[in-house]
Amino acid sequence: MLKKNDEQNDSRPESLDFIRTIIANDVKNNKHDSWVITRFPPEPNGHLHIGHAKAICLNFGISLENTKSRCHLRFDDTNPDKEEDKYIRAIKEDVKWLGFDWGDHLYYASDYFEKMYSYAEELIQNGKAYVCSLSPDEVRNTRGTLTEPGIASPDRNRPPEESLDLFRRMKAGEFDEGKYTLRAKIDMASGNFNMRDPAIYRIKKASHPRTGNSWCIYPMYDYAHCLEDAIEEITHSLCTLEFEDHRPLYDWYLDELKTPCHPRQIEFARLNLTYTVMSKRKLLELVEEKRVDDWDDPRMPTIAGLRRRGYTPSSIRNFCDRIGIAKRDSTVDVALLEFYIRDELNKTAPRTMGVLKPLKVVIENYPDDQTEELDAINNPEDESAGTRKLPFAKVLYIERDDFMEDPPKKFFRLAPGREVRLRYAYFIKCTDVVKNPNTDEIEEIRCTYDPATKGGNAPDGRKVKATIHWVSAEHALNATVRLYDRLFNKENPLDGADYHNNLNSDSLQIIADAKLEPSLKSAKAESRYQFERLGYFFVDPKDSEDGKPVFNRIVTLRDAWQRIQKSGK
RNA sequence: UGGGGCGUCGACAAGUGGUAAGUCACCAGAUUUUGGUUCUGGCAUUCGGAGGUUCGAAUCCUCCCGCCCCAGCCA
Repeated sequence: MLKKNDEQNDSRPESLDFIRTIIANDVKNNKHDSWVITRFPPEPNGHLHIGHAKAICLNFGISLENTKSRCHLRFDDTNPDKEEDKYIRAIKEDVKWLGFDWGDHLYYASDYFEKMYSYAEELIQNGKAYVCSLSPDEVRNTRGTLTEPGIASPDRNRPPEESLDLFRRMKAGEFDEGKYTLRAKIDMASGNFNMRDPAIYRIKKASHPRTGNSWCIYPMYDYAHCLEDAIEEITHSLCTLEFEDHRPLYDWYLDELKTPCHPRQIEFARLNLTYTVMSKRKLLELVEEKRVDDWDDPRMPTIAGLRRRGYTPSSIRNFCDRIGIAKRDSTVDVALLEFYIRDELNKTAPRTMGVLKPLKVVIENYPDDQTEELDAINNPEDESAGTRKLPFAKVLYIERDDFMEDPPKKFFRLAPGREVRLRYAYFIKCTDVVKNPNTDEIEEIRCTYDPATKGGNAPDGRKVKATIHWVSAEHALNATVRLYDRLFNKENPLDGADYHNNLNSDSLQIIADAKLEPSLKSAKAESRYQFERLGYFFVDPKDSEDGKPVFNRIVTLRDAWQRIQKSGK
């Protein structure tokens, strides 16, 4: 859990973003007695994603950076049609996993229903709200257009006593859904639609996850949210850009109701990521249409998905710090997220060897029954990680991509007649290629080794252009490795008629029989390893069993060879 | 054709009248028992465009252009 004054912000730029600048000024000027109280207010109707992580890091981050401060976790549960308890549990888990702590400040909008109700009566009594009998269709038809003002509801001038009576009967459950609404009396001619007598309460005969059946009227977002903020004495209410033109209404309610506290709403741009969709609706579709396994599928941009992919909380926090906070619509390159997980895992992940696409190698001049234990470094970036033993024998597996029968100019790896180093082992030279006579497919290659190069150095000083990874065939651990790639193959998946057309059909490749070094047999769930030269892998917590780890590829290593190939050799 | 925002390198993003930070990506080179890491160098004479003010403008003014959001009894 992150604490105040933790040095967690090494990734944050020196200069303050515009929101932190406003807050710093407020603190300096003693506004709110120099308190800074923020909140993260999710609606429990879906899972959190990386975009929410940006908001979480902002709100909780600001709280951590200030002295008289706190950040609330508040569930904005004002629409029982869509909300479920399972989402509440998942959201709490995700926020906690990201490293943030709301302490005692866990709240629910539904806890304020009673207060909100009395505030509504106050509005009616002051002639600022009325019960309207228009149907949803009629409301839509009288709202006006971009250029024309709306038409006043016939009930707009209903006397307060009458509205009050109707409102109480709405609450008592006397009317069907849709029969009446409570509306604010503001300005049907406003250029801002939010001010054209917006609904405050609607009748909804739904059971609420927390209040059960005690209410059959529920407050609308604009009315509820500003009151939630005010009741909790939030000082800075941070939200995304699309709420910018709701701000006048936010302020209107708080002004009319003379609440003890009037938080300042500040809007910032939401996060978009390349090769990713972020809307709750589309994410839900991917799950329901079985395009992915579930909300926590490692290809999903959900917090649960990233967690299961193997991303660390700190890598996500560093990413969120780095992308900044501004008002410009933007799409961040997913490569930046990948950079932060590589950056962290390079320093912390133990190195191992594993062969994903095995090619059998027989060392012809190596004794048939001999096995050796060779020393390997666990992490060249961290000496304290120590070393381990690797079994070596006559028959090995190497990566198919590390051998070419007829290599192009810049291919440095194994080829007929060529010598390479087997990492931490010996120099080997390819002497022969054995092919399947029917398919012409390479079945195995034959090599000789130089016993004098044990450990990987030639006493005569001769050099080799490549070092490749390998696993002893008889000692290898057979394991399932899942290779995850971007879910979409288009930078903007929404480009085109249907985003489904942009789904990457190769976003998951399951390798059922990868050959891994034997030490990996005891890999613990949720641990992370580098498979040298291939990438970083995470031991899946759901599908792994004792002695049978299942690995998820978090991200590949940067690959210069691939770049050479792509650039056309 | 109303209202609210936003336009600085391929992507983020500083900069708030004194002569374009940083990060990712990319390119080149060095080091390297991971074509990884690390290191070095390169990468906006220019800030959506055009005028204007000024000794001086990304920053101020004017006009224009482009993009995003809003007509749920969703949040």
